Amino acid sequence: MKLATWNVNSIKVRQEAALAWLKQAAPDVVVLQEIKCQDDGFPRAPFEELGYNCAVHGQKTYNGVAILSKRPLEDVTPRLKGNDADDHSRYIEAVVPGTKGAIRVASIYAPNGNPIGTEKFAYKLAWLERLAVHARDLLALEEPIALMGDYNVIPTPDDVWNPKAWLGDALFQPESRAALRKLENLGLTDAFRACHAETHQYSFWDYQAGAWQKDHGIRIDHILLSPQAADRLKGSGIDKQMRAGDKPSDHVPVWCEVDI
DNA sequence: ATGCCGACAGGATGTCGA
Repeated sequence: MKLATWNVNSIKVRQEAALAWLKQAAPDVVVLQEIKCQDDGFPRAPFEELGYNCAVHGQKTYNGVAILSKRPLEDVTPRLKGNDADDHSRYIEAVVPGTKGAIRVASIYAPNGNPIGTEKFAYKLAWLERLAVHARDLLALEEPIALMGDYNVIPTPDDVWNPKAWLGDALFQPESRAALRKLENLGLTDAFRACHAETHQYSFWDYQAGAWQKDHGIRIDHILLSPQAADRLKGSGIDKQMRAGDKPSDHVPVWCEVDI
């Protein structure tokens, strides 16, 4: 089963690029972030015509996540538990049956958190802690699980073009990196890193300052697998060429193949 | 240098992203 994650930065603007990519890459499941539309504004029809079921947890203007799957979507659960007052649409989870069992997948859009030292940064850390609490509960099920999305965290200095340029940024703060590391220490595996030893492989390039042309990128979109999913990991990659297409998102798809 | 670019809402330009 091929799984993928992609922060599309508006599904309305990215609709044609997304459809073209789905035809070419043909993932069984893709989780989307920053769809930037409400549930009833998601352009379901063209994706359903390609054979994808759609589970959408949208929001006007900001955020918004979705799961598209060629297989049935079961037990669809929007929202991340732990704070009922949090009205940002940043999490949706579902179970996808495969040919050798099922896998639980989540679309994650963690907060940016900039600038540091503000409520936004505190919200980011609190959100990632809520995710850790939920992940611990999920891991206790001892099932194949893939927590995929835009974590807005650069894991290590090897995942950024120039670490010094990001020292004051919320994405590269020690507390942010520790929050991601905590998830990994719970037993989750970074699928891309598990498959690739080479450093400086990125999933995001800013629109500004010619970042793409200069390869000034960062790796912040991650697929975290439970042990039962990591045992079945067959490969992973980053569809970097999507950043060079027409009207690109600033993020590109990250994928993995699991034998499920 | 806190802008460079892009999306959004709304109807000018401020907010947000990373």
